[in-house]
Amino acid sequence: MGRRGDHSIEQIKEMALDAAETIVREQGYHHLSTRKIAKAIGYTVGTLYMVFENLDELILYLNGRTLDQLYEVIEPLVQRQDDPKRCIHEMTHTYLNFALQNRSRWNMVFEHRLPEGKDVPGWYPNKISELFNLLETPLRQLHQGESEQEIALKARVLWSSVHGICALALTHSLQHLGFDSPEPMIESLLKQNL
Amino acid sequence: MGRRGDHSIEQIKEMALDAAETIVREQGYHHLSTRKIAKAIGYTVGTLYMVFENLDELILYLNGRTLDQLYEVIEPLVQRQDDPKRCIHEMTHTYLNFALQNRSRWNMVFEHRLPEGKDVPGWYPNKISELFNLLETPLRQLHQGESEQEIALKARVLWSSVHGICALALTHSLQHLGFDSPEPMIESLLKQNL
DNA sequence: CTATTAATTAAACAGTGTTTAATTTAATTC
DNA sequence: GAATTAAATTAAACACTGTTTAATTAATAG
Repeated sequence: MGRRGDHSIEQIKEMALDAAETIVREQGYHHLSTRKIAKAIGYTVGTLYMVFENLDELILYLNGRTLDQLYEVIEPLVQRQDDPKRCIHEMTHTYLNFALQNRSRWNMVFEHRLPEGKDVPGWYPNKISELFNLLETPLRQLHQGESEQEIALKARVLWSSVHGICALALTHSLQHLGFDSPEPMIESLLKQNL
Repeated sequence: MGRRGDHSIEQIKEMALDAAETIVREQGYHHLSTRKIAKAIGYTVGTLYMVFENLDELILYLNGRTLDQLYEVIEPLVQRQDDPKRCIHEMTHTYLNFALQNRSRWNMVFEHRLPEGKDVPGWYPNKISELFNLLETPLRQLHQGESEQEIALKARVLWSSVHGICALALTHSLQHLGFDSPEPMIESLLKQNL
């Protein structure tokens, strides 16, 4: 059985994801297309469909990468076990910075939707869960004696709140009366909650 | 100068928005198209472009309607001046219910993005601001003596947090370990903040 | 060296938003 | 009332999109 040895499937997969990442970074989510990706890696769309089920799956993997990168910049902050409040402040600040500096890709993570009916493979919400879990360590220190369920809930509520502030602040929604910057909003949130 | 008297521009505008609303409600945001709208109102795409600048503008008006409807179900709750905490609980609960019962349209409000560079007309963030403002009345009662700036900030932080919880809970992000339901998360948020 | 089999492509399909030129239709002017 | 004029409306085109198909290329197996 003859296969063309230029690149392995794994290689093409990575090349495609790299190319897609660049396109999204430079042109934004809505300018991403299969033909652009294919052209960038020197193949045709057909090859893309050998490696990915469809564009949605490709984007899912790309978003997985973004979540991984976010994890990698936030995870090290958990080590600072001395001051949990400071730790949480740094985590939210890092999250915000990541969102700002990787705006297109971060947007894509939350804008992209699978067609009705299709739902995401298990590893995807797992990545998000792991991100949520990072908040549990400092929160456990802060609310000692509370159940793990309660800690997990608090972590998810806090992350979601920070996310909500970022999401609204970074889009059209809040450019009004000096509330366009998310930082003071997050400060206000943390002051109330910690 | 001769115009065809079947419908006025205003009428066509409304018919188009009605039709679009139905399509989004029944088929979802991503199945909305100019040709479908045109067909539904018995006209051609060209007519649509006489009345709207483009599809983005049409969607913007449609989202404006959705925001108006949300305002109309939340505004009456502000009247209950006796118990601000209860008032806020009811407002968030109503928000959540609205999001659940008008999922496609509510999604569209937050999924739709104008092309880079183009930004929304002033009346749009105004509508969002008015929605935020509804929270200020009960919050003012709750935090007496604080500056108007502080109240406004708190209102925006609270709304954004509730939105973040809704947004993550209603999409692929949290279907995990019993956190798929936003209600207990919002309860937790309010317990901490009020 | 031929047959097989898989990788790759070119082309097609059905859809999209938008623009253009052509065509109706109605009101205005002579 | 008929000819003119201008606006409303359409049909068709353009340049895209994601995806599928059949054809082609290249490498391996016998």
